[in-house]
Amino acid sequence: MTIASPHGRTQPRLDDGSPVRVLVVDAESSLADLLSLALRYEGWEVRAAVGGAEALRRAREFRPDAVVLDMALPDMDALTLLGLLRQERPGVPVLFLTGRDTAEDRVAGLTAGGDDHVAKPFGLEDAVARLRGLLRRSRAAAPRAESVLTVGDLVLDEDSREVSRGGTEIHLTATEFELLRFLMRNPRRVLSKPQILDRVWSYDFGGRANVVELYISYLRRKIDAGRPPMIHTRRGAGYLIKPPAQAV
Amino acid sequence: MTIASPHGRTQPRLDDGSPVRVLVVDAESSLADLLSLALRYEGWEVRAAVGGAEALRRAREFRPDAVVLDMALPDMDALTLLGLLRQERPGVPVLFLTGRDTAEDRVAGLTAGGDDHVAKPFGLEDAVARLRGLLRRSRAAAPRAESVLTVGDLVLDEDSREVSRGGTEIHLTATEFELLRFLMRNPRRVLSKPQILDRVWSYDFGGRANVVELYISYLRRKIDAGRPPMIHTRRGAGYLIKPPAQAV
DNA sequence: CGGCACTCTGTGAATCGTCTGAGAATCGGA
DNA sequence: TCCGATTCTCAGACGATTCACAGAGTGCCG
Repeated sequence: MTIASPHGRTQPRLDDGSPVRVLVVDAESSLADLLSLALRYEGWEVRAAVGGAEALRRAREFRPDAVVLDMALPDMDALTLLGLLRQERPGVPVLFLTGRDTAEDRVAGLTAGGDDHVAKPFGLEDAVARLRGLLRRSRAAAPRAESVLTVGDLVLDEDSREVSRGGTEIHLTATEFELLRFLMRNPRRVLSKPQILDRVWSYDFGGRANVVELYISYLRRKIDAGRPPMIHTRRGAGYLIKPPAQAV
Repeated sequence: MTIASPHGRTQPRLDDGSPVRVLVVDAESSLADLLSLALRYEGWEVRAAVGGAEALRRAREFRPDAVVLDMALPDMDALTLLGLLRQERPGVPVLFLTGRDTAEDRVAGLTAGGDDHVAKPFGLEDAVARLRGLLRRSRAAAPRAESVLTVGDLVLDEDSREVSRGGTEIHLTATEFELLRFLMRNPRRVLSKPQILDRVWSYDFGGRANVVELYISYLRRKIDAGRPPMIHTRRGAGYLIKPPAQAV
């Protein structure tokens, strides 16, 4: 089951109606805070823990439905912690954060089918989407949760990463995809450039806000080309996506 | 009978509709946990036991439909335990886990009766598939259970390990087969390289994600060669398999 | 109607991700 | 033990993607 949250998104719920609980375990508290904030905004209940010892303590009392776990913890081997967490909460899906230099690929370990990985530095939209995907597939979450976003005749499938408008396939690059997903998850709502930058680009992106304009331009070429436009500029405010004209 | 599970896979069920129960008996709890998790993700009900004494206790109260049994237990000879388990639950299929040094002939006798075994270190995809196979063949499970995966005109038989496209037989190596099976069990879903590594390669594989690219390349040569491609790259995200174009 | 701020988009360079050939190491069967 | 099959590493090539920069375009305000 999913219900509408105050701000018009859909809020994740368990079968029994309680909100989904997520435990964020990180090495740096700044990253944990950043993620926690984003997840809380999604309507999830969040606890953050810095280091393994605190994580275990929190897991016991908080009983999370999912865990975000940094592979590089200060006080404990992440895989050890994973084992202990799994003992505490068997079956919880885990989203692993892997450092850029930390043997990027050497992720294989005691992780099983249901888990996922995100490499640092990541974009919040990407990380949050992956966590949504994890919960969607785990039986703890709503069984009928959809992986398809639709606005007008524009369709985006998060699982296959395919986008089409009016039945025509559209190829998008990774960044274009994330941007469009963010827009489509917030239809008819103006999103400011800083907001978009924070959400779609990695937290350590140092570039100018002009990239957003650039990528909006790319998207328009691919999505609106010769059709009633769905991506609109609100001068001085930001961008929004909505179905064209009559189709309300 | 198999019914659709939340995430679009098929979930194993007994004739009476109750989920399949599996008892995992291992020497190390970390391995037991890993396997349990993977099996739970497949939709099975799982209990883990470390050592023979605990295994017997659990078997009595849990009444498993299948058992995963490590040959090297700390407190009891595995064969003794096997006898006791069989007394408790006659006819229950058993998947043996054997260490790399276990004598080949010792296993041969055991698996004669319809049981199976995997050698450590194993890939999860392989181990889980073997357990599925055992249950499929045991009378406890549904008689009509299918062992054939189909995507478009591509057909993979899990029992005979035969693969064909458009009726033409295709020879695959063991690793190629596991990779293709994983893709075909998740059609139209993008699978990331770390996800594939976790699932297809052994848990102690220390290599780089480049092997995935390599084996995708092998598979394409054998499966897509000169035909409408079914294996697709999602740059920066992963790979997915789907039927070509119109054939939905 | 002028001017300013904001937005759009072409160009091009640097970087990144993926593919693939070559060959070493290992496995397994005769 | 030998030989072919298989697995895996390494490195080069190539195309795709990302992004900065700059000039053109556009709307808004006085």
